[in-house]
Amino acid sequence: MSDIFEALSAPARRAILDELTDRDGQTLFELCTRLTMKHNLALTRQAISQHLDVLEAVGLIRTSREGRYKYHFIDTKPLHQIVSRWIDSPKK
Amino acid sequence: MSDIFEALSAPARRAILDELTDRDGQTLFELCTRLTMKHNLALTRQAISQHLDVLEAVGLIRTSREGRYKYHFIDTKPLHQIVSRWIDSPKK
DNA sequence: TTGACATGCAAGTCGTCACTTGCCTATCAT
DNA sequence: ATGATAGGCAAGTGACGACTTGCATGTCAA
Repeated sequence: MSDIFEALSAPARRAILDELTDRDGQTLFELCTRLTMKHNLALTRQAISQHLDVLEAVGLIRTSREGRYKYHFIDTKPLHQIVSRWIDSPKK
Repeated sequence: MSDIFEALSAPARRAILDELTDRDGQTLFELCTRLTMKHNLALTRQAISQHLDVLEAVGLIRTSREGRYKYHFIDTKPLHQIVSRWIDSPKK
């Protein structure tokens, strides 16, 4: 649950989430080109692939494989209970 | 604004915010002892001091100096617009 | 089946950051 | 003034992580 903070610490991973928010269900190559274009990110395909692995490991991304394509979908569920940890603290 | 994610990536800094949520306005030494006790964190005074500097730099902590004491207060304002970046995306 | 396309695996490099160590400054009590 | 307490500055170490390079696997079209 606290791995989500580590996942969100990398600027490249936040850019990936931005991209998937703008257009969900992209493949790896789509993300590579669009991140280079719109976000001024000059990253290798493998770099982005590793970032996607991290995001998927913490549940921020779901994937579906179809043939040789692998689509990536953002999942914002883990984001909801994150900040509420310090904001609405209903403690004693 | 995106430095907040880097600030929140360190577990020690999240523990500090937890401690200040539990009891606001602590001094450096108070935080040291209580972090060691309740959070099983064995950190040096300087380590915690550096974490406090980071948290203050991104606006998650405000401080007030009185004599030789420096009190630390949590400020949750920067936390509000963080997650909304991907959750309620009112895009095109 | 051959080649192009989309992705995966593994090892290596490099920089950053968390943490420590050592010393210094400032405030208060006696 | 002196000692004790609360905090600050600066340099050094070590490890983790972001990123790259190189090669391998699997899918599709011709």
